[in-house]
Amino acid sequence: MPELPEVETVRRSLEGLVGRRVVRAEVRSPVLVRYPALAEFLTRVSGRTFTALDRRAKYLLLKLDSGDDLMVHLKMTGRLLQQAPLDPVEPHTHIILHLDDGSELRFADTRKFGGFYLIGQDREGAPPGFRRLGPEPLSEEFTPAYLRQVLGKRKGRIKSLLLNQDIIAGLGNIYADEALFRARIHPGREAASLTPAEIHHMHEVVNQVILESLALGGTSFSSYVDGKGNKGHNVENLRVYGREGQPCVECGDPIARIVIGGRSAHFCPRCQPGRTSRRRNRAVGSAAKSKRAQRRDE
DNA sequence: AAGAAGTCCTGGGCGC
DNA sequence: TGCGCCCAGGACTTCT
Repeated sequence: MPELPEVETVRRSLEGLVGRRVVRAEVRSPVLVRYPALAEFLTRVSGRTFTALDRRAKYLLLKLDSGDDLMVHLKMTGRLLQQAPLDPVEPHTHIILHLDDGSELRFADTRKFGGFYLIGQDREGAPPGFRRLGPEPLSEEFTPAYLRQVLGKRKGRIKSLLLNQDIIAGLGNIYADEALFRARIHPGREAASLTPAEIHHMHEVVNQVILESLALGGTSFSSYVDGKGNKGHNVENLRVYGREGQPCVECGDPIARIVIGGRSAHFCPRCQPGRTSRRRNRAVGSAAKSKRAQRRDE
């Protein structure tokens, strides 16, 4: 699941694209060209040269000499790879940009959640959330004071708010869980209940988990690889995500998983104690399954 | 306004 | 062995 560190790693691995010209765009799955319409997309991309590679939150911005940005979101399973024509084309390859040095920039995405947007200076056609993105971890705007201000009165659960891109841009499920573990904060806590000290700690560990993952080339949990096909090594660094039932690295108790806001939240019940109201924290397992079965029967 | 829930998508895992 | 259901989750839309 590419989050900020993974997308930044892809960006760095593709910097060789700068100066390359798109000779031809081959779109096998038109739906993945999210904006503009396919014909216009092809016209505006063909013949253009990449001038820089940028990133905003989880969006990759491939800048073109026309002034347009080719915006790519990998979502869950997207991969952007620069490969030689003879390299085997992996399954689920939906878009191929043929470049002037003979190489190909290929976009593959098993679940087709990701996509391309070609955006002009006016930003028309950009996804609605793009304009609302909040500050990123490691940025100057991301400060303890900012977090206090933005979380101070929110009734939502801290886990959900960490995933809200309007509040912090670039965090996803993995790093939200990892940061909460390090801050020793239960994912189901109401944001407004966090003390100033806890928010300060939260700020510090958010930066920490992102920085550590960047140093390791990101987390290759399922399908993520960088632009050269290399996996990241941050999986070994994960303390709670994907470790349900395994012993906590701090206390040895089993890591638990609950659902918050429709997303799994991994945490250590002993190291991250919370006012675990059973009403709010729906356990994953037989109870949830029987509830689903009940819904089906109705 | 804000929070919660539903939606898209499909390979892999699991139960029967 | 094989069928079919469930699950993963980023960010959107819809409902409350």
